[in-house]
Amino acid sequence: MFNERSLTISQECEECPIRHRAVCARCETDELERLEQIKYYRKFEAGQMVIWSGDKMDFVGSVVSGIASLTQTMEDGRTQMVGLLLPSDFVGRPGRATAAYDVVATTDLVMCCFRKTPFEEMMANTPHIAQRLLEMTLDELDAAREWMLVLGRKTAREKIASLLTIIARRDATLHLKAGSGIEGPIVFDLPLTREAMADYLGLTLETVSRQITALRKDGVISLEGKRHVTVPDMERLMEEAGDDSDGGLLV
Amino acid sequence: MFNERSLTISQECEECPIRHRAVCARCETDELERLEQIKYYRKFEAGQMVIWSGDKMDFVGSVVSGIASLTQTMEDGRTQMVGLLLPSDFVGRPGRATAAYDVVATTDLVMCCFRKTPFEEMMANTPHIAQRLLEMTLDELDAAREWMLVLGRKTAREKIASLLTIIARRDATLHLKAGSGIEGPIVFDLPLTREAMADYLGLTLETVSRQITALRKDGVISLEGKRHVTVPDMERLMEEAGDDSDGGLLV
DNA sequence: CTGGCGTTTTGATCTGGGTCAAAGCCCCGG
DNA sequence: CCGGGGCTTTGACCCAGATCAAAACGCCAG
Repeated sequence: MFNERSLTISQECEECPIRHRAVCARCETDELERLEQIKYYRKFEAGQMVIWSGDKMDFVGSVVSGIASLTQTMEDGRTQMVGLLLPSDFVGRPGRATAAYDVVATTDLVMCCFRKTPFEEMMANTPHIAQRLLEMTLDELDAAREWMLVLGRKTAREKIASLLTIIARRDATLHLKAGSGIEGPIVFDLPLTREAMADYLGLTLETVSRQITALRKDGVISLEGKRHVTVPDMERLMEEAGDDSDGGLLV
Repeated sequence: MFNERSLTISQECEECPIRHRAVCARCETDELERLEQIKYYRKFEAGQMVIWSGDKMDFVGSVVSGIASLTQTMEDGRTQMVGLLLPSDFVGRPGRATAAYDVVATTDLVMCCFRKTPFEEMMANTPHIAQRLLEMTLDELDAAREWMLVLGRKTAREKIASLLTIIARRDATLHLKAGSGIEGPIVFDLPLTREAMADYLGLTLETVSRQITALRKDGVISLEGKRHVTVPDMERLMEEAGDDSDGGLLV
């Protein structure tokens, strides 16, 4: 799910937000200009709603910086996160009028948006945009299926280890310019509260807290403050996650 | 996830299997002819493997009749179903060389396949195929996210009711030609063993059995034999599923 | 009709993670 | 420096669903 493609493209996309994975990896300059004309930015503070499930959604876009999450909520308040949107991820569905999920800014967030109608028109005329979007959606589908295994069959400890692994990988993919390898300790900041982690993993926040403590006591990770994580041995963490070996950075 | 689109298209696709949702909803006749040239059929018996995770996968295709399932298995044998492929559903991923999941024929199964390379070439030249595939993939992604809520937050009873609801809906969508409505009792056959249901829902087969018994005792469903299900009141079943009201047949 | 095998049900018991409750920690504003 | 509110941790207890075990139900082959 984090394959060489995302790496390549994030490298192509340093400057212009509309070159983010979403649409532009193969755009010609005239297409880029057309996109420039219909794009605009939106900023959100941590905790703000980007859109409510069921609301009219007249834009699509991609995350420029920060983190957003997609969540579903049942009438009695049980909530499940169903997507974690990191920089370069795409939001919104061409061809659908209303939002299917709540979208929340988990941290301060900047999005690059396109009004839906012009974007759809452009998509109709520019075949590779649909192709690119298809690739991205297939990646997301794979990620979702990976999560179904986590949610359905893993223990609390494995769930936490899985989440840490994913965040570490995404973080690595964003930060490493060249192939700085998987060796040595890995360090990153948790962008999620315990509650958000619980919502992602189908656990309670108490269980999340207990399992993080347990992983710390067992030396799998160490913490500075509540959020700053060091993973001395990534292999070990991935074993704890029950992950199908293979490492997977750039598979 | 079961919207008017799938209904419309299944209506367009009565005769030719390659017109199944996958690729042909908007094909011109010359495109259909080209597709005819590269398609072939494969048949499987119930229980047979279609492909193993990690194997080279040189085709894509769609289910013509029967049911296939996508599953993931951990080293210690825990397995999670991550996709249930009913007639008209698409299998395989353009642009990927190896299968990411085990694909198993859950019942006797007929698939209509295309060798991957010619199909990809055709996709490159025929923009609406990518667009169509994008729509389908987005539908699947929505279904996957719905399942994440089921797996992460629902009780065993709600899980069973959710699965029954989905099967009933899909079955209705396949069978009803016109809008035969949601009124009256709904009858269908369970295409899955208790074990397969358990794998779908992240439960054990014993729990599945117990919960089905409980739903029967409470009059939510009734059974003839082990597999033939009657739902006297669909509304009631959906309440049990904890579903966000709205009915959803044709939403 | 009988035996055997795969599926399903039912029972008894155990336990991982949920629930409820109470501190502890940390940062920010006054 | 103090107080308050949002996170986070920790503890005590409980229960939904897992696990282990055995019986019942088809159903087909002989």
